[in-house]
Amino acid sequence: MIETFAALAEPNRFRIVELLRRGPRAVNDIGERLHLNQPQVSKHLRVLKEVGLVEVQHQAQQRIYELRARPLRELHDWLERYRRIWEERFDQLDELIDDLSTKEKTHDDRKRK
Amino acid sequence: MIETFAALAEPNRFRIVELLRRGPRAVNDIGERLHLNQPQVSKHLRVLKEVGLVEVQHQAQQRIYELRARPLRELHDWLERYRRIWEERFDQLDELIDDLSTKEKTHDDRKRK
DNA sequence: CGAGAACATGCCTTGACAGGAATATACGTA
DNA sequence: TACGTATATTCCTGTCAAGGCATGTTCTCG
Repeated sequence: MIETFAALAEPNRFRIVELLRRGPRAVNDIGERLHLNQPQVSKHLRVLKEVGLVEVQHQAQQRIYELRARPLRELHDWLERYRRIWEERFDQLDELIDDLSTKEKTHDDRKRK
Repeated sequence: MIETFAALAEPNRFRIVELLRRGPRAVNDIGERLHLNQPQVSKHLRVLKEVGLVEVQHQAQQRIYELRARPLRELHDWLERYRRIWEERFDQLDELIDDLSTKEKTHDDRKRK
């Protein structure tokens, strides 16, 4: 989980993932589209592969990289446990908080700041 | 988005978020439960706050930190765009890949570049 | 007003990691 | 087999961020 976050936290890696969402691509192809030089792409793909976000298939001298489901699904499952939180209407939540703080404050009214 | 990933990629920060899922907590409280010293907790909370993952409410000298919805919802929305991918049965996907590579290989009969 | 509690911030050191350049490796083909 | 293409790996360097420690700040209460 943390590994997945770390992998996606790097901007260029994130862009690669976004690109691969539209389908499998070869290394050079990725490099050209994202204006990255080849070694960088290979390195980033390595990291992505280590956390299972992509997988390779050899095709002649080319390596076709493709997104894989597992880490994304794990991410989704993890996020589900927070659904209760991220589904709240936030203005409503804001009110609640304001409520709480003012309530606390007026509750012990000794002197104003 | 990337900021959120970066924030969650740090192990102790991740633990803090997991803890806060069960409800708001004060700084010292968090430190004790996670065996972190106070400055660390404060620093991590700062990062989490900067990306909007938590919000504070003052309560006497205490600072109560609480998870917020927005980044989590953004994460969810982002992930939705990958649903097509992470919902696939993966053994099925494996077959597809094997299929493709052999197929490409057998009728790739072009001569020049 | 002074002290203590609960946090925040600053400085320093160290480790991890991204980028660049050069080089190594795998594969297909003439 | 030799060579070109596509990709991987290595080495180096600079940057940035986490941890530890010390100190600053805010708030409350006697």
